[in-house]
Amino acid sequence: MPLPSFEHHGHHERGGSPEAMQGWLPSKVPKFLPAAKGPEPPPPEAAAAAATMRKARVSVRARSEAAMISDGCQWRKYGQKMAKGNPCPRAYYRCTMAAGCPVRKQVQRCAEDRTVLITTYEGNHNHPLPPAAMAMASTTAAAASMLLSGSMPSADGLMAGGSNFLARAVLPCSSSVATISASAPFPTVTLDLTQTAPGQGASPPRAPEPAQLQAALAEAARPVSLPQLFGQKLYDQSKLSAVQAVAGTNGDGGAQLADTVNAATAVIASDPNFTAVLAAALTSYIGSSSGSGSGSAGGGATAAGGSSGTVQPLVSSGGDSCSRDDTTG
DNA sequence: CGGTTTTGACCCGCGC
DNA sequence: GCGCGGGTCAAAACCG
Repeated sequence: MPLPSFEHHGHHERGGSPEAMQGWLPSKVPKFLPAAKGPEPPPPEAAAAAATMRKARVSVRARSEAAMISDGCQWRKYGQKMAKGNPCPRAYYRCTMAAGCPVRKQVQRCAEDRTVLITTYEGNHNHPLPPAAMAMASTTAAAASMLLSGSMPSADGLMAGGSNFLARAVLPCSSSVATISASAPFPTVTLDLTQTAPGQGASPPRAPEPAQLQAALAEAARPVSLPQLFGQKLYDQSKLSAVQAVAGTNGDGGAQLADTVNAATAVIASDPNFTAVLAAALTSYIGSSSGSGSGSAGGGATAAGGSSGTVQPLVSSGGDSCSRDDTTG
């Protein structure tokens, strides 16, 4: 590989080079300790890819006794900090399944409810996930597409225009609630699976928070263009499925949509661990959609598992079309 | 002996 | 300019 001759970077390399950050997010990926060692640790590609996909973030809230949700991937804790208003510390994990896997995960418990574990995923996996994870992810991919498309009817899809919420979609199953917020520089999908009533009576089967629903309904009246945010460019199968389902909402198409979402929700409710995978899928999905600029075949979505008729946006290693910033001589 | 967790220090953006 | 808060690294400690 073209090893750039370290030309006396000095500490300036660390936080300096403000011009370099103009392209991507400031203080996130391209951060390294002072030039104490490591002249040029990470290749520009990894950084660029990470920066590209960095726009996606998925937060999943589920009840878990364990300190961390096991999604089949290997994670290494690289930090822990105390949240300002939370007695519970926030843990930072990194995917160690692959050498250059930029996926990061934040785990924190709800300040009020210790039983609720908030897991935030960021980035896409550089490597194919386990078959099981793939299957589940693919299943949810459809649901994700629908959420992203935001074309669902007002009854099923609620658009909330809060200060932070750009759009809100509630699954017909009423078991899971997905929120899409765009206030941040990057789209963030939040899945509230804490209210998922397994039907065992552990939690009230009724709506989680009526207040939110009401607010959502109130805002649902105003039309919000969600697709434009993510780039109206969704994945083939997912898009097709979603579009078809939505388009045919009036007719029997609704059934399909409901069915798809139902299945996904069922899976989610069935296994809390799955939430992690779902999050990964969503993250990858959004990241690819938003990251894919003009270009054909942008994006990933490479079939690694071999599922028929399903999309696996989990694996996305492309994105080289983007101009590298390593030049600048 | 290797990998992971723990823990302090550091960096950086932001607000005052 | 300084302080605050969030995020990351990295050396040591720990465990298998």
